[in-house]
Amino acid sequence: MSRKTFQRLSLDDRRRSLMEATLTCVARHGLHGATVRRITEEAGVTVGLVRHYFGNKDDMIRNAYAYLVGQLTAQASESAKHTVAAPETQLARFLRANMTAPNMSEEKVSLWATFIGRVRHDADFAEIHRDGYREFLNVLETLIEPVLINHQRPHSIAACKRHAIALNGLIDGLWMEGALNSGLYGQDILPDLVIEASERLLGIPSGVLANAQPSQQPQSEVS
Amino acid sequence: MSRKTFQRLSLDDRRRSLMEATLTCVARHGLHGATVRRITEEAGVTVGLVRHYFGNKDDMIRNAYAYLVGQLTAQASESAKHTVAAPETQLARFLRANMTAPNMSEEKVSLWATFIGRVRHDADFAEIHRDGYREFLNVLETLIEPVLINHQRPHSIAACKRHAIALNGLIDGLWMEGALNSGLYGQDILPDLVIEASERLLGIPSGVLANAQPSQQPQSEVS
DNA sequence: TCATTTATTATACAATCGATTAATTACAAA
DNA sequence: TTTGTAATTAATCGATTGTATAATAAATGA
Repeated sequence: MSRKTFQRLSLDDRRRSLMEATLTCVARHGLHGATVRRITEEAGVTVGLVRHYFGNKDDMIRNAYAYLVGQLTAQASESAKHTVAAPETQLARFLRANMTAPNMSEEKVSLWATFIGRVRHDADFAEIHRDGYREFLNVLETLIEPVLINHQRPHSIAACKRHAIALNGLIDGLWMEGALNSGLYGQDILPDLVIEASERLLGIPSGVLANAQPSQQPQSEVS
Repeated sequence: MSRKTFQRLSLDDRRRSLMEATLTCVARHGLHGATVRRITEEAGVTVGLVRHYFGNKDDMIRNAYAYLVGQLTAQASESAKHTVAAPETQLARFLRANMTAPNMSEEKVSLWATFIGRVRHDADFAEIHRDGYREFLNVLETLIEPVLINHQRPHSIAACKRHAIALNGLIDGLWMEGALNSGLYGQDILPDLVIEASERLLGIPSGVLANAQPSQQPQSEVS
């Protein structure tokens, strides 16, 4: 008899709510199980709003993917910028962050992988992926360069880029397999493992990253 | 008026035909676009055979995933075993194989990623993934150990396993990002890059893998 | 050559999909 | 309080989904 009571949200709030519901459903049921009805139910609204805010389902999913990549790269950038620690500490913190929660979560990896499958056939997905990848590489290069300089390693732009590509591959691969946690080893070994591996990849002395101060002082009194 | 003429295949042939058609459709249209009708049309049969050979669609997809992982690990194992080259050559060949076609293909990466998204919620998918991952790690450990021994590096079981995890992460990450080819760099730089990075990760002298003989003789007359 | 088996086709079915439209109602402005 | 706007609901549409069943024909052995 009575209609559902509802609240009128601002355009940004409602769109974000729908995108987050979309990600939740994709993570929970996969792309083929993320139906308009399930997504809108998750968001607490009715199906008509999809058309109203995104035109159609595909566009809503595209926007949700961009939203996800934005989150992933944002937390990557954030942990890199506007910190005043030593370069070694910054890089070490960045590496550890990618090997621990909340960055390394089964849900995020599942989402990321699920969407990757569409990059081939959808130009919008490809662009979103490329932008996120570029951003991640840039952050890595920025973090790597001063560390290389500090330890008298070659640090040309080309060298930094090459190191960033390798390091990104290492992080991506471990991030994925680690989050899926096949049970072949404990996830807790990954932070130290990626730190040690990065030291070797960059050719800097062992312990430079592992012993970097996790707190704020830029390596005072290292007797 | 007339029915479609058909050929009766053996159980294995028909099942394989349907699994390959499934992979083709998933790669081409994604999981949600790989419908029973499209798959069976791709295989040149009618929809009824899905029930006859797999019971239902989900079981057919599960089998197709296992078939894919089997292919991926088989070509990895194959390039490692029953070769008589030097350990350095074997490892280098394995690394290069994973950074070049046909192993590194956009289609395989897309398929792999698409299915990864289901590992979380489907125990069968999780098991298939875990088995493939374990096999890949085993192959890597087998390849790494003699190389470490040859160059007087620590080569305990634990050390080999640790190296295998790191190397596998590096390979996985570069395999994925490389195959997707975002255009930020050429795919052709990856074979040399992964070789060089692996030398550093293993702590063996530069050039040991890069200059390993790609042909069959096990390093005769080295200067 | 004929009978038997079963792989395969053809068709139908209920359920669910995304999209669309018109009727409501929450909210801000007047 | 009243009015106007548009965000939201509710209901419906045709298309497509996966599954089930019966009819058919290809292969096999006697």
